[in-house]
Amino acid sequence: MPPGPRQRLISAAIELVRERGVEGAGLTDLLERSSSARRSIYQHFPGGKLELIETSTRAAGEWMRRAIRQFGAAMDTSTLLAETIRQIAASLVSSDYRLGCPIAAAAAVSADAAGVREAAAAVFAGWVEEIEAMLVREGRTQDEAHSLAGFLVSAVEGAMLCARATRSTEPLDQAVEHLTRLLRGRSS
Amino acid sequence: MPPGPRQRLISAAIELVRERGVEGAGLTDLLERSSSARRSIYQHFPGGKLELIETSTRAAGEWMRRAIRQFGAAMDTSTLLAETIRQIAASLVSSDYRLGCPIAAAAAVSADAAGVREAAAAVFAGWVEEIEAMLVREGRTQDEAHSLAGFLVSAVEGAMLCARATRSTEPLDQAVEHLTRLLRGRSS
DNA sequence: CATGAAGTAGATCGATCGGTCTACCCAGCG
DNA sequence: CGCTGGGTAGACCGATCGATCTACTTCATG
Repeated sequence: MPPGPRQRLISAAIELVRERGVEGAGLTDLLERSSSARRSIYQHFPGGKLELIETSTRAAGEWMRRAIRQFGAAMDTSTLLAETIRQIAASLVSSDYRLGCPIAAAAAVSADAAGVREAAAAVFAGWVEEIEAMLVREGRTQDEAHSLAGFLVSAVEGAMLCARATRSTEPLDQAVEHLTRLLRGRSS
Repeated sequence: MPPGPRQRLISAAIELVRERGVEGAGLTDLLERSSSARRSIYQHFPGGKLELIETSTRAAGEWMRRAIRQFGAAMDTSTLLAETIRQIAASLVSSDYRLGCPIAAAAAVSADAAGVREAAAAVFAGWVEEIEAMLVREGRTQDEAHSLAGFLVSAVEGAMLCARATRSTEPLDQAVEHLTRLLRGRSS
């Protein structure tokens, strides 16, 4: 059974925000891409565009968190990191560097869209939680794991940003190189 | 002598882009903040808003590059890094997390504003060049220095992004912690 | 069949967008 | 003096923004 308008709107919103950011994502394009009626937005998201984007941000974040958990059960953190970055690089290249991270775009929103920014913050916190648990399972202390997990998330986000700007996977390659070294060298 | 309209426009554009991103920076606010006439934009930047923002991006990047060079002459890379992040944290806190990195905002622009994205890419490349030279001066090989410098830039950008999203300096603190460790441990 | 909720299609709203235009002020200079 | 060009002030343009509204269709349920 095909996805209803609500799901189509969320998917289109994620893609559009990845391409053009929150402010740049217009309703007209959104409706065209999702093949939805204008009214469907306000039927499912009474708060309008910002509520849709907030929901989309949390949905995209939750999807990623599940992926971290799923693959994290089958490999160690440094392998998961390398694999994740490899996927990111592939998606950047295959989209000709048009698609960035939807959470990063939501995080960069202006102050008057507090809900969207808070959604991004919650997603980041969830990712950190997930990776932190992996690191603890691998024998690290709670504090060590928390700090390292937070750094991994922000470093990967930064590498994505720079990769998109320079239209090159080099920042991502550098990130996997140095973060792997950081993960392997258990000095602390 | 007071700065002319051109300089006022550039300063206001940098600030506005830091707050609301490229798409979110409206000309009306820009003119009000810079106390300029609407016509002055097109007098100095015939290409309009995007040319102004492109110029502003390069100006902000050049200012930062000069700061890196200047302070880089007086301290080693890890000290410069810690000092830079400390400044970033201070500016985030003092602006109540409203002001992000203008280059990051320019980097996140949609594909049809290629000039702005290219300006951001050029700025990043300039920063990497500067830090790379520092690292070479400290005895690292060219390849090592290049990769490490690129990673430093993207990691700091990512930490800024996450710090702004979570309204906390924690990501910045984590970045200085782990990047310092990476810089001090000369294993390679 | 009747009812009502969900979805579609599209006109329309006021506000704002970036951009263009005219008119005026004023300092520098012949 | 008059001329010129940067600067200012503000009206104005078409286009687009997010949002609201009506009218029609679809369809499951009573």
